[in-house]
Amino acid sequence: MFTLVSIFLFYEMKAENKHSKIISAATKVFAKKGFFTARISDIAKEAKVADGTIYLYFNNKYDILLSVFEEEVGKIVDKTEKLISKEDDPVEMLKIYAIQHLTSMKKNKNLAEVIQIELRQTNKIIRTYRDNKFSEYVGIIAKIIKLGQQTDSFRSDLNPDIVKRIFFGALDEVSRVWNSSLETHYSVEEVSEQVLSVFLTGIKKPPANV
Amino acid sequence: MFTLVSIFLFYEMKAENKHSKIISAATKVFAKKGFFTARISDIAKEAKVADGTIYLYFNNKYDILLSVFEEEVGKIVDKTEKLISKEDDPVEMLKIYAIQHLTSMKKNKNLAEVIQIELRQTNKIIRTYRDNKFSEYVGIIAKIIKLGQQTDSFRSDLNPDIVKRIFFGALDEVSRVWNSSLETHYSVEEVSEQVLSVFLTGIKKPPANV
Amino acid sequence: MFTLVSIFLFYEMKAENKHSKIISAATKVFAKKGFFTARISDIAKEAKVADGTIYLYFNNKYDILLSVFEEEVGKIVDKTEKLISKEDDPVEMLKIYAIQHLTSMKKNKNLAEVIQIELRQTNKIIRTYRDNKFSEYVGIIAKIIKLGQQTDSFRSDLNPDIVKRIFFGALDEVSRVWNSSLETHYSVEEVSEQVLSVFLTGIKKPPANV
Amino acid sequence: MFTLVSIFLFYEMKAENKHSKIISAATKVFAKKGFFTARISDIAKEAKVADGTIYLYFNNKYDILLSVFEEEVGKIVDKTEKLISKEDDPVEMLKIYAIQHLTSMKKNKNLAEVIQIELRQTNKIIRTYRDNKFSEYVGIIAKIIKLGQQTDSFRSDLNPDIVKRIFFGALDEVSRVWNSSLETHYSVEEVSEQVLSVFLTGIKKPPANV
DNA sequence: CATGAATGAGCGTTCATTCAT
DNA sequence: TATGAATGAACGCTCATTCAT
Repeated sequence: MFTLVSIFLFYEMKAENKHSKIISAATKVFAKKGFFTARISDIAKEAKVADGTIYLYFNNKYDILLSVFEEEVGKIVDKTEKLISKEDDPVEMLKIYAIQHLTSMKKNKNLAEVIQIELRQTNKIIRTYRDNKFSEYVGIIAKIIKLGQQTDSFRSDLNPDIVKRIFFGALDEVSRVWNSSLETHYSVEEVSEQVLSVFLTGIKKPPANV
Repeated sequence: MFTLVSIFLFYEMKAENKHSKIISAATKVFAKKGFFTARISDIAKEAKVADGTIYLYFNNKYDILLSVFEEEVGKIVDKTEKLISKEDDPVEMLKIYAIQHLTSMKKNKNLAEVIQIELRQTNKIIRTYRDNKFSEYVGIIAKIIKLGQQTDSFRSDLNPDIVKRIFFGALDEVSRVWNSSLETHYSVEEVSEQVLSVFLTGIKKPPANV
Repeated sequence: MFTLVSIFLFYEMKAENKHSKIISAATKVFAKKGFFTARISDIAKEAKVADGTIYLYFNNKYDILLSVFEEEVGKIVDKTEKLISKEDDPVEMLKIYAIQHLTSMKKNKNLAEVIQIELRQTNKIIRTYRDNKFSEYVGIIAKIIKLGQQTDSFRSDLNPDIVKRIFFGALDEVSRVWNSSLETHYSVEEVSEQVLSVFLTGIKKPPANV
Repeated sequence: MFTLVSIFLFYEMKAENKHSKIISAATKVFAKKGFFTARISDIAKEAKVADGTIYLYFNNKYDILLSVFEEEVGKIVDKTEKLISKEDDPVEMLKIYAIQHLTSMKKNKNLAEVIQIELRQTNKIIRTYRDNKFSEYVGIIAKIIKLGQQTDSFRSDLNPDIVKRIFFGALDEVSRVWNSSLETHYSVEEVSEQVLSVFLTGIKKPPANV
């Protein structure tokens, strides 16, 4: 029985490993070459499997992209939500969001590219902010904004759905500094400090004039 | 001689027209289908020329993309710089930039898509903020920020190169509301008001405490 | 020893069963999808065995086809020869052949399709009327014709090798009425009656004029 | 104007030629290797065009098969109908049909194979006796039978739809003698004489007994 | 300059077959 | 024996690019 369980786990692991191997190979390759320029054989080679093996785990090339997305962005969403759930202050939450985002993007440049580049193209479906991990991810910002408005921390004249875009757009564009080969000398702290400084000043409720 | 010149001019005009026709056809097609999914024959059909004719004006498919970019973004740069040059106040300049950008993006959704989507993919060369019209366009923001810092309007603790990304990123992401089919009910005024309100509050020099 | 024999028989039986199961699964699948369109995995699924198992019983896909043929046609040959051996009259023999053929084809449409379709394609080897069960099957007709000529029942100016084709071709084409979805309202009796009526009238020795 | 017409004709011819070249190359290749085993590149090579060129004239591989069919069978239909229209006697008509069919099949063995083999497989649509040139071709027989019944030449107890199959099946199977490499020593006259002798004797109205 | 038929390299995907378990 | 995950050769089809007219 132990043996059976072991065998089961062993096979599970193998399959899990192969699926993961393809996902991360694809993330790498997509980031490097872009979705259309990337070849299935590139991914296969990177994952050290045969071309055909990929089709045991994914329906087609586009399905790989979607999977990379849901999987990788899912991880970030989970991580972010976990970190934020420990906080009460919406201001702190946004700080966490920003730092966590920029850290992830700097650390995992492959993913960063995939998010930044592929996110906006390939298929309109992915781009619409609905029914996917990405919309969930950006939606976290809107939730924080609303919370801040309820607790009187943030200006109530702001539309959370527009503000979420302002914040995410700023973060996203700013994170590009690490992908443009020329301006690599910024630190996460420096960049997030600037974004948060501008943004929080911009949305915080001004102290009531006496 | 007159005749020759006339013929020359005639052909020049025709050529000029055809070049333009292809550019705008390409803008439309790239926006609609994306660079890789777009076919040369699509562009040719849209421009009402033969496939082969395109190669009399452009070296290859990618060259068309670059030209679309330089040309179309060039127009925006010119327009923006012209508008801004009439102003003294950096705050007003940023307002003009934002309104002008969002208006352009809402009006010319084709271009908006090309900028937003293709900008970030296809080729790293185009993406780097250097030596192209696009970097010039974003660079305008940095110049305004610097000016505002010199005239003591804007906080001096902010890095113009990061702030330009914060502002542009916010504008860019926000402008996407018109491309995502679901949230079309925002006006340019509404959106630009929100962005400017948050951003300007965030970067303006706070009034000195007495 | 008993045990060993038992085990042997047990496996033999199992193997026998599996072999048969694959054969009939293949017959079904080939008939439904055609040889080239049929996939090994279809046959495996139909036979409820693993893909790899098939290769324990057959060398390759084509080998399965050949086996299906020899096996299934073999059964018909045996049945037909058994029925005919009880008769003396060549006219009756042909009647039996026709009814037996059309009945088989109507009953086992899978096999009918395989015979009609695959028979004529795939590989020239199978198609040639030699060294296989099928040629044996058609050959029965020639034998009956020759017998009829010897017993003065059939016209002696006819070439048995051509006549066998005339009869089999007629039967084969006529049996297609049950596979073309539109004309399903014919009975075996009706059809065989027509074929036999035309054919027998055509080959029987005319009564000598006084 | 002459020039324009000439140019038009010239191009027409070229296109016509290329289309025809592909059709006859395909006929040859399909006959030799069968539909599934035939490669597009085989056809291209045989037609001395590039692979891609084929797709300027046909939608896909299967479309080539259909075209070969409709085109080649269409020719036979036209030829047969033309020959038959000169006759009054249904008996003569059937003789013409048989001789014309067997002659065509012997002459154009490629087409013969395509008709005999591909006809019965690939796609059920083609196989059904409806809405295509082939059904038209076989339908000619039924028409002749009906005519013969009306003019009291043929037995009225026979179903023309079954009889057409009897006759066509006989012809088709008999024509295979030229494709099976072993029995090439039969002549068209010999074979058609046998088929017609059996068949006509079988369907003709017997002389009334005085 | 303009055309569009022709080219052919290149890629996504399938599936018969193998082999480690 | 039996399994089914893995393999990788093979092919239909696309489309950027060329070039004869």
